[in-house]
Amino acid sequence: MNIMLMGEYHNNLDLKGRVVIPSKLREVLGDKIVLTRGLDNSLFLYSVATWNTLLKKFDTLAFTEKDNRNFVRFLLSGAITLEFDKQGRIIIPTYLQEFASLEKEVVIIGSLNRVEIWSNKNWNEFMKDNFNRLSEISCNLFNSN
Amino acid sequence: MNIMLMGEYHNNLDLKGRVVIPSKLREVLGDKIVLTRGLDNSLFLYSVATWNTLLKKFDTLAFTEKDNRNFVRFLLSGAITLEFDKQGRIIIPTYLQEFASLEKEVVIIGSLNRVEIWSNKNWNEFMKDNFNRLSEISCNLFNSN
DNA sequence: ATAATATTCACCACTTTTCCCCACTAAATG
DNA sequence: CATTTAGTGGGGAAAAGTGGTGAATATTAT
Repeated sequence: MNIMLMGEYHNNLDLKGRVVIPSKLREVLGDKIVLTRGLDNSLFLYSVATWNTLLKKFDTLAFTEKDNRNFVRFLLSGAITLEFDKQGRIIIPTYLQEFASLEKEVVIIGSLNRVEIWSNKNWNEFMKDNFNRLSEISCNLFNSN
Repeated sequence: MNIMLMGEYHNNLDLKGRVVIPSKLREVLGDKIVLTRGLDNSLFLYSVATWNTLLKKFDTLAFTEKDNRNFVRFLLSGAITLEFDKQGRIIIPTYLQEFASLEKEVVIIGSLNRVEIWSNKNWNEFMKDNFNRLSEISCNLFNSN
């Protein structure tokens, strides 16, 4: 296990579409990153290294499978490579802001090998909808040793 | 069994979100620790070693599976690695304070391989609600060898 | 093609938060 | 009673985050 992204952060998207990616996540991600449409109405942010290994995996998928083809299309069409500005911010293009319904307050979470960017509203709903079931699952994990 | 955490302690959360973790628990936990959302509205505190063994269990999960994705997201977004300051305190991020409804007085308990942090109110309620039932359970435990 | 307008991006200034340190009090130890 | 250890609180330097300005680039209109 080489990459470990964790934590929940609440930052602001400014009028120019910029957000600070928390420094603790930046340290892990490195300078060059890839932002793309994610699942569950969020945006996914990968280090280039992780992104490249993902690409390799996609390469092995059978393109005759319609689902695979669509999934890869989904992920790649929205993807852009970015760098941080001097203050540790990235600029989120309008089409991705709209995709994730981002408003001023956004939630940035670490999730193993990627960072996810959520609108505050969607994140709260996600937690509300899934909390009970997920705590049950984690209950098993925590207790079985 | 290598880790054995025990005891109940009542400490204060100060205005900066800091709590002292009792020194007896610190000795067992080691320097580097992981704090995360726990069960029953409490927070769980693990040594990195213990945390890593937990992580190994779901590192292999595929992110295309919705359940896996949600679960990893839930667990890791709540987690943060911490170190103690010179006085043996940790800083609890706002979102975790809110999660556990922490107010000034918090209850810190050792529970086998983890430390749990409770709000005083929730802890008292938990004890009140469960005491009778628990005495029955433990009765069985003590007798069966 | 040139001027006018808009967009992008690097940089600067400010505010807020975090973190490290010190000082004090309370409790435990000998 | 003196000395050490644990816990509490706060000040201040440094880092992180926020918002804006203006130059450079691109876009559009004339």
